[in-house]
Amino acid sequence: MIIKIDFNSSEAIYMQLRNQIIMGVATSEIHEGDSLPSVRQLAEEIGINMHTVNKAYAVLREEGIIHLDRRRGAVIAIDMNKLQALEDMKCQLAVVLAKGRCKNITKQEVYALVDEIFEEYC
Amino acid sequence: MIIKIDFNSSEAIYMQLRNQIIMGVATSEIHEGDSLPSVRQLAEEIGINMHTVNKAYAVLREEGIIHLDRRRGAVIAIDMNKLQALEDMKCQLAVVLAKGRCKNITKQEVYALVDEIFEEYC
DNA sequence: ATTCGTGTTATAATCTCTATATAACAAATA
DNA sequence: TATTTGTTATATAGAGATTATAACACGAAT
Repeated sequence: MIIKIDFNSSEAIYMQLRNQIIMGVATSEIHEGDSLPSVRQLAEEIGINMHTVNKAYAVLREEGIIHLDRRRGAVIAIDMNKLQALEDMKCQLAVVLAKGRCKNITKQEVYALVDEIFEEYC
Repeated sequence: MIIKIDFNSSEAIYMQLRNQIIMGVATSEIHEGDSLPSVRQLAEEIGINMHTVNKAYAVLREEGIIHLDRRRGAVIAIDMNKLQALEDMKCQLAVVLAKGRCKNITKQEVYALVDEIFEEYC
């Protein structure tokens, strides 16, 4: 899995990393049970500090996406709290869709975007 | 329109303000052509600094939601670049849906959330 | 037993972002 | 003229982000 960081982005590096790992899981590039590189290894690979990777992993653990094991490192292990996940998603969707609504984006157009995105989930 | 700021949130005040104004436009609480309170007035009302409101307004202008007029203050005026808006939305949706996918949220469940949100747009 | 690789924690320095506080300016309005 | 717009400029304080070292505890491998 290839991680690509935009150092000119206003988005924090650890959040870019978190997002790409989540998208990697969603698109089946990484699977449950797979180990992520160690914090030191990934930091070296990307060319950033170990603590930045550590923070990304901490967020992912907090969100129930990975499990940190001293033996195996960071392992993809989905902790399922679907109700919570749905609630979180609704709050985030509300803001994203509201902006679209201001630009006259219709429900059908949103559906189309959702379809496009879901088609990339093999 | 009632603005509610959570001072304990990790989300910046100016972004909370921006989000609520966008949601106000989306739900037709505010309409195109309406004037928002002046930066000083709204700052006073909420109990925050003038510059914080100014930053929220600057973001909204940058996003093509309001037009800043020296005579009338901040006026809701949608600058339509729908292609850009669709592209922006797809990027944001991709991250939100990816996390949901990790939690096994189906496309049908996303549709349902979208429907719920759109029903609040009278 | 020693060595090595895990995550974890601590401390500190630096930088950017956030938010506040004053203050002033130019343009439009009353 | 006096007031109200947005706008800009500084300065300060605090929080967050990133980097840099360093050390610790645990498990695995030699």
